[in-house]
Amino acid sequence: MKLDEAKQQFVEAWGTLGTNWGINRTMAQIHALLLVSDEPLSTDEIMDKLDISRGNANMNLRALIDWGLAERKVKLGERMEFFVGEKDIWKVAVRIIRERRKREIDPMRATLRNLTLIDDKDDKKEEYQKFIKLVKDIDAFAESTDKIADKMILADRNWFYGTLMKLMIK
Amino acid sequence: MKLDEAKQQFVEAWGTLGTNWGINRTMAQIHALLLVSDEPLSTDEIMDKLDISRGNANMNLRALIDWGLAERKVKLGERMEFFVGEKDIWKVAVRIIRERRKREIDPMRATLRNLTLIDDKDDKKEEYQKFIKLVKDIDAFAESTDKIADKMILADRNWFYGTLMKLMIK
DNA sequence: AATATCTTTCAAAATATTTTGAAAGTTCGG
DNA sequence: CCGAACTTTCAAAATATTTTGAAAGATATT
Repeated sequence: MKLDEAKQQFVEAWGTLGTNWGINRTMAQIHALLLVSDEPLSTDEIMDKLDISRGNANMNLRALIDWGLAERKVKLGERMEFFVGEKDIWKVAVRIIRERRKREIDPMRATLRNLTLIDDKDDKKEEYQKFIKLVKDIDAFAESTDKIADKMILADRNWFYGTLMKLMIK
Repeated sequence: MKLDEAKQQFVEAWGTLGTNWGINRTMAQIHALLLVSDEPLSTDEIMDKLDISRGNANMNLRALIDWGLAERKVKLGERMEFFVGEKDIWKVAVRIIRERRKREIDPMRATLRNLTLIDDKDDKKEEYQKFIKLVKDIDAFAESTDKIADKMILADRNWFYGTLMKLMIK
C-alpha cells in the first residue's frame, strides 16, 4: 500500500467510525483529513479532497471547532482561513467525552431525577417501588460513568495509561 | 406526576437516549417499555402501547434479543410469545458495551493495523513516520479502552462499583 | 463607496434510515 | 393434510438527516 492510499483509507475508516459516535460522516472525514495533513488546510482544499460542497465543509468545520477537534489558523499575509486538527488522541477522546456528556448524560440524568417526583405513592405501592428502584439504578450507573468521565477529563494521560491501566489490567 | 405518566416519560426519554447509542428510537422504546412492565408483554401489547406496526415491533424485538437486552418468555398454555426486558442495569450496560465493541472497535482496530502496511517507507520519510505515529496512537488508545471494556464485561459489578470507584473517584 | 475575496446561511434536493402492512412462512391441534 | 394462530419478511412509503449551491453577509483593499 502506498502512503497516500493509506491516508485515503484512514479518512474513510474514520468517517465510518464517527457515524457510530454521534459525529456525521463528513464531520469525521474532515477531522481525519486534518489529522493526516501536516499543513493547515483551507476550506477549498477540504472541499476538493473530500468532494463536498462549500456549505457542507463550512458547517462541519464549525462543528469540529465547536467540539474542540479543530481550530482556525490564520496564515500571515493570507486572507483565507486555514484549519488544523487536534492530533493528540488523548485530547480528542477527552473532547468527545465532554461533548457527549453535555448532550446525553446530563439531560438524561435531569430527566431521571424528575421522574422520581411521583405523587401517587400510596396506591400501587409495589409497582411504585419497582419503578423508583429502576430509575435510581439507572441514575446510579450514570453517575458512576459520569465520574469516570470527569476523572478522565481532569486526569493526566500518563495517570490514565499508566497507573489506572496497571490497576485495571494487571 | 402520576406513576403512569412517569413511565410514559421514561419510555420517551429512553427512546431519545438510545438514539445516541446506536439503538434506534423504537428499539430503545420497546426496551424501556419492557423495563417498566412487571409482566411479560406480547407483541400485540407492545404494538398497542407504542402505536407501532407489527413488522416494526417484530424487527426491533429481535434486535433486542440479539443484543441480549430482552428475551422470549413462553407462558404455559399460551400460544403467543411474550417478552421480558433485562432489568439489571449492570447487565444492560455490559451487553451494550459488548455489542458496540463487536461492531465498532474491533473492525476499527483491524483497519488500523492494515494501514501500517505501507511499502513506500523510503521516500517521504518524515510524512510516513508521522502517519504511522498517528495510527499507532489511535490503536493504543483503542486498545486501552478495549481492555477496560473487557474488564467490565468480566468484572463483578461490586468490584466495579466498589473497588474501582473508590480508586478512581476518592 | 465600490469591488474583490472569503465566509455563512438556509431552503430545497438528495440520501439514508425507519416504519408500515400485506403476504408468505411456521407451527400446532385436530 | 387443513385451517387457525401466530411470526417473519420485505418492498414500498414515510420520515429524518445530510448535502448542495446560490444568495446574503462580512471584511479587507483600492
